Amino acid sequence: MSIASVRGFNDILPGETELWRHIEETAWSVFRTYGFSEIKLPIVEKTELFLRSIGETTDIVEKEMYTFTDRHGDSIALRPEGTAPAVRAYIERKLYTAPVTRLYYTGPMFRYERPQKGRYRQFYQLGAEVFGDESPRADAETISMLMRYFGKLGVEGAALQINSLGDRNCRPAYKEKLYNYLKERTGDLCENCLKRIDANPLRALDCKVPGCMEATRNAPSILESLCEPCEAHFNEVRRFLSLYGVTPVLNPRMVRGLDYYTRTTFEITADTGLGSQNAVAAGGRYDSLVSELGGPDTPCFGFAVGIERLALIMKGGAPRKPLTVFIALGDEAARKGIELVSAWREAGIRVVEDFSTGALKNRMKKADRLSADFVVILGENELRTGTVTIKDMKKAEQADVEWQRAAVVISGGNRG
RNA sequence: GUGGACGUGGCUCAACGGUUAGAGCACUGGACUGUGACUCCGGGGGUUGGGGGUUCGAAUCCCCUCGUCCACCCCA
Repeated sequence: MSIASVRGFNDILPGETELWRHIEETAWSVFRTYGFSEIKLPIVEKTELFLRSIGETTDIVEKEMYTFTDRHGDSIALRPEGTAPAVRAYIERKLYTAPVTRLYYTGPMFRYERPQKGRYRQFYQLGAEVFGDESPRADAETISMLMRYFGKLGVEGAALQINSLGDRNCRPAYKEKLYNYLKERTGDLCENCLKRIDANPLRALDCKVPGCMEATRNAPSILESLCEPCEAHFNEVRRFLSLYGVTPVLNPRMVRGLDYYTRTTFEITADTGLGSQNAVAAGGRYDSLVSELGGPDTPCFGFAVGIERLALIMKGGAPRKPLTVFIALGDEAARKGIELVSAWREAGIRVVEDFSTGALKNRMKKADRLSADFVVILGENELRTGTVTIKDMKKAEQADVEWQRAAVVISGGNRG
């Protein structure tokens, strides 16, 4: 058998890339109006970066990272997510000399998981991070930016859930409370939850095993255990979200799989098209991460969007510029064609010339299969009169058009 | 990592263990050397995912392996 791609590593083919490009360009055009600048980050980082940011007991670090030793003996890893590298760059390149830094990035991430629809070992995220802004308005504005972006893409059925995980003042106390609560019910918990009860009891909250759901039904809620500043922050986030016209669903059981989150966390899920891998975007606040990684005290907020998943739930495709197929009949027409086609391309028009010489019928057929919007024919008759025949393939109408006017027609300028 | 379903021309799918594995769509040539989608006629295309086994005989049954999908897990 011929060599196949590695499991979970896909080619994004023509026909899909148009939509991908549209997704990324729309993100860029929306995010930049909020003051974001693009940053290009490496795909490989020192393994330690992820251990210290994502957390050593998370699933991502424990069983999903592509980690290996390079020729020098250093342990390096393919990045499983984008926030940690962004934070590393922020600190290393001293981007904190600006009062607020807003970064946008896109690219592949890697996790060794069992592939499924919407879940691949190499997958693409686009993300944005706001550095140095502690205001709840930053949370609300960034979330609303994301919702606006989804709206612009025509995404339907996307639901926003938010929660607050507290901070280093109130979360330890809550953890303790929850730990004690769970300890009294160890008989009802699944094996998995028993294992994580010590390392991260919060994870038991979103376990889907019936016994665990039952056991945690009346568990203490994080939202009732927030310290005053955290509670105030969360209330402000919600107040400003509503001013932006965004109405989230409160989900006090939503726990993120990365350790660095503090206070606000959120998740956007799709109701169709994704099966159980239905999280399209997620993010939150991480006020301690920059300092924990050796940078100055810097409150941050960010999110990431899964591009494959977004592409799967997008109803409309990418907007498409008209395509023209140019057919020259005879040598003289071909020579004139070079001039005409060059000029059209100069004007930004998409033109493909059919270089074959068979029956016009077959050449028309070929143009049709290329989904041409227009076919332009230049033959002896047209050469004599200084025109081209332009056929509108969708309307099945054609007309003789003077050379200078042809560009207007095939650029779609006068289509109804 | 666990459990399950499924892998047959480019695509969607047929074929009870029994001739040379078929059909539709697609492709290609012609009817029709200046007009696509419709029609008619012809043509090419398969190591039945891969490997091993059972059998006189395997697409079909068994084992292994690879892959896709679904659920769990987890997450974007």
